[in-house]
Amino acid sequence: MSSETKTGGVLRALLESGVRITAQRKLVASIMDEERSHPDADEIYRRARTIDPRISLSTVYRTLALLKSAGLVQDHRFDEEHAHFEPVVDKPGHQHIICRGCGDIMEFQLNLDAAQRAAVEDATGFRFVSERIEVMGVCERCRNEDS
Amino acid sequence: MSSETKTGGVLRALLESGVRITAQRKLVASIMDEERSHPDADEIYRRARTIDPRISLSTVYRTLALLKSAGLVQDHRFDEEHAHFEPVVDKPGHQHIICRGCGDIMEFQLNLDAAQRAAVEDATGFRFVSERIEVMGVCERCRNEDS
DNA sequence: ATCTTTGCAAAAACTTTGCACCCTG
DNA sequence: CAGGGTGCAAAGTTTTTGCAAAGAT
Repeated sequence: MSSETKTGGVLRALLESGVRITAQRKLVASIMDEERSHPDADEIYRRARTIDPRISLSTVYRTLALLKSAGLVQDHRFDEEHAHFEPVVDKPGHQHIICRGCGDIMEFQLNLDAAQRAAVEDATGFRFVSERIEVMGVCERCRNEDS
Repeated sequence: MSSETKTGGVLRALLESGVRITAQRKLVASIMDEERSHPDADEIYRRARTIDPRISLSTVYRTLALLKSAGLVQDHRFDEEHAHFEPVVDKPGHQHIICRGCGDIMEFQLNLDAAQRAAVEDATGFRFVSERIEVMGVCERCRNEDS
């Protein structure tokens, strides 16, 4: 079910998780549910403030940590100095492509195939657990704008 | 020669690059040349101090930035809060696998194949530029130790 | 009522910067 | 000797933590 619903369930899962429910936690969870972009903590904080101007950045961080340990959100560093957050997507092979021009992030699905996994295991002696593929690219808009 | 020498050329390339040569820059470059691990700035700093106890952490950062902009070293965040550095390896498809148990990092070579690149372009509308593949795994030692 | 969560401010971790002095070229 | 590089300390970023007040169950 809900095969095209991206998630929409961070808030619902939070409510069902048994943790104490507060307005701030519901707010952060609902922001994550609306997310199509991959906001960083400060962006989530700014969005939250438009609804509850008294929420603090610490609470945003604490709630994101809570949601993360509950497996409801993930963070990514994208080789930058700060983290970006997104709701956990149940689809396997959920990867990211980042535009070199404008930094826009888009998602796509891809996994290494069995032969590639085996090659990694053979080459390293490690057991393969999971992969994260981060692609650098150029989005259509940037392709048309510069050069 | 040096088919297993990873790079060895950071210092040499630095000397040939035309920038001002200082003892500190040579030291940091030579540390990067000896690297088999993927040290963070503090680890590089600590190694440098064993040779020149008066070198400063700022200089290590400044030199790493210099080497990076010269294309001689790369940094990676590995989804942690701080950067790890390594000499640039000219081999394409130079990727990393990180042990879930001990954090050990190993390298392997892999690129997405043409069909996978095309699939990414089709799905996103972005032009493919490059990929970074980060694999989570379990190294042999950790596999034997726990569980 | 109790025990957790919040907000604030301070600290911590990592990295960058200002400035006077030093060294390379 | 001139101009850039270094060391030190201070400031900047991003994230975490201590504590008293506020809130949830």
